[in-house]
Amino acid sequence: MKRPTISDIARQAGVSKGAVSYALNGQPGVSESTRQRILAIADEIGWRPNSAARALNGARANAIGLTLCRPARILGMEPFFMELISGLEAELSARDFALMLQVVGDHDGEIAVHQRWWGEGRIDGAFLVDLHVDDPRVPVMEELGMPVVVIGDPSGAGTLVPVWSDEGAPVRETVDYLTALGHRRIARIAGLPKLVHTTLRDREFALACAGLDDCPVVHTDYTGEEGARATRRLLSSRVRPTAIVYDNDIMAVAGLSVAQEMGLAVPADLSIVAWDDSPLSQVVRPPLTALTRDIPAYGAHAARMLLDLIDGSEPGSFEDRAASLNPRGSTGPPVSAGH
Amino acid sequence: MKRPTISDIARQAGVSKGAVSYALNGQPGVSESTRQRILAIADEIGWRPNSAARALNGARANAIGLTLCRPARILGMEPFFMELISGLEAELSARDFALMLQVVGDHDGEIAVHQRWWGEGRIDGAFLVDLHVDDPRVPVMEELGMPVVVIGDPSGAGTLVPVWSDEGAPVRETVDYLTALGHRRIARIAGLPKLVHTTLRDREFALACAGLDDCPVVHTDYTGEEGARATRRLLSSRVRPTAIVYDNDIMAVAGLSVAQEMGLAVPADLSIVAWDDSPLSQVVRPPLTALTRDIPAYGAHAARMLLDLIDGSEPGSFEDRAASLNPRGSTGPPVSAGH
DNA sequence: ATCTCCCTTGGGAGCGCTCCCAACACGTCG
DNA sequence: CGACGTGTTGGGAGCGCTCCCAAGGGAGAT
Repeated sequence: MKRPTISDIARQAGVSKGAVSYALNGQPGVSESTRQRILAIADEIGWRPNSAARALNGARANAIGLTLCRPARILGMEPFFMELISGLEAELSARDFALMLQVVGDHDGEIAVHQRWWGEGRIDGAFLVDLHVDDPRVPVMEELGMPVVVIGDPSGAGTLVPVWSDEGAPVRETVDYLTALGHRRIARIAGLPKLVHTTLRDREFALACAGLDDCPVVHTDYTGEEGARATRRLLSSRVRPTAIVYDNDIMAVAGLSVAQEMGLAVPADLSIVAWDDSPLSQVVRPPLTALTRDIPAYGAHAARMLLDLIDGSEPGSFEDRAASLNPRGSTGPPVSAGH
Repeated sequence: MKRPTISDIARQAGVSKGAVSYALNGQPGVSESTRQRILAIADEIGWRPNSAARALNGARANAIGLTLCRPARILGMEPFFMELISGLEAELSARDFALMLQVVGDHDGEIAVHQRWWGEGRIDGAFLVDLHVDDPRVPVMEELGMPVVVIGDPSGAGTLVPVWSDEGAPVRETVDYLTALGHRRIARIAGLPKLVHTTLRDREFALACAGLDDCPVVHTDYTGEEGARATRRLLSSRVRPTAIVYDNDIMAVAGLSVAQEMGLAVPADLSIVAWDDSPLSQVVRPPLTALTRDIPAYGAHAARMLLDLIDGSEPGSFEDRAASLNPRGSTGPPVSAGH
């Protein structure tokens, strides 16, 4: 019943523990015939390396940390994280690394978890997501000396290694596309203003809209309710926008409902663009024009980067493919284009 | 730079390693004054227990395993898992347990991961989700002797400890409610037929519909596309249903779009019920009547159960609150009720 | 035949911690 | 005053593994 150890193998094979260790780790120091015999016995009695004993010898923990600090209902609604995790996993599990996950309440909690995991030798590195402006986690991680990959823009990553995708190009592409369709009043319903990528998109949006009539930006918490409320407010204003760009798809869907509720036709009276595509965008009528990104691939890149970093190489930053506009039925020329 | 160990503390405090160990673990064997002195020193030099060394002494790994085997795009779309994980986490992190997550391709992969983690001493227990009919994972887990909590119906859990919620009552409640509204032809667009809870709902649905006209059941893979296709087929049939119950909300939303696309008014021409509520259900027009469940609480119960099991107690099964019907705008009397 | 040299092998220290055991001091009781 | 119990302490084995070191043995060179 007890788990077999290398001593058991050594006894059965009539060799020493040392020889078994070399054989099992593919290291030189044992003859090929002995190696084969040891491997056969190990396999037969179902031996597994005890990760604790390995870790004790200064070896890797073979695990990576990831903490998320958004409330349950928002996490559940955001396909982003689950897709990201799938992508991270694909790469990590191929290298036999595990993912340690913890959902925490705030950044202090997140910092504490990382310090504990790292201090206890449970993880070899970590990912940082949802980068804030002046993020308190960055200096702490820098000081810890732990390998960390920031999934977000280099501007906020300090000396940590960033994996990112350009936020500017998609904004420009979207605004240019809407302008080409004839829109002059484009609004943006954005996410949390504290997040780095929100500020980047905001800035780029303001730049891209220079020369257009009026391009308001409303910040929300990403929930459908706030998206709906912001949409209602925008559509009730004296000069309502003819197009709205949303920072996630749940808000875009909520906005679509609000528009239809208010008797506006989409896209005739209002064009809608969602940032980050998901099955959701394609399931509503009309299907939403969206900024598509391969999120699992993004996660895989981040994971590969972190594993390289742990292996001792000093990778630079990695710029992933930017999101690209995927026009569907929710965008078109405004009916009042030539007013 | 090196991490401080209890030997360092012992040296500084002028006591033995043993005393330090007792002091830090709150065990008897040291005087209160010595304990305080040791604690102060430990805190000062920033000592953290090395989890590997602890685990080596037969102690807990303080980690729980969870594997998911759905493709990335479905995982991303299912709020269920993220909410469940949040709930698990809330309980686990309160007891300083970590969650080890891995996304795998199939049940064989899932079994392999569990065997590895358990064999390597990385986890103290695991959760099993998405129980299949004749699930191959169950006998393997039983044989491993690892503490496992099955998040799903007892009927498929074998000797493992189940945490579950009644699938029958919500089905009956829904069908009764629709019947009371005057519906006689109720359809069900279900999830994967291999899942235990799908079969339970199927059976209960057939029972509850006895005496009604015709109550077809269509099985899908939970995606919006399949939900839309199934809906289109049902609504195109000679005698179309006046109400459809969907097994998740993404399909319900897709179904709503299809209905509106086909010129049917909801709820006048078609009533829609979604199983498992989420912000999504409330964001579309009309908002969807849904079977609401507190998923984070469900996860928390499962976690508490597993921790008890690991602590050696022998808990029975735990029946969580069943989902309850939450009527919104997508259900009403059929216009042709009195035909 | 003797001496190197290198490949193979056994032995064992040590990683940080837990926990058992023996030693010790002190106080109480016969 | 000595025997004993209680509370505190130091010492050290052992968890499973890695890796260094030294010893053994065979082949090739002299």
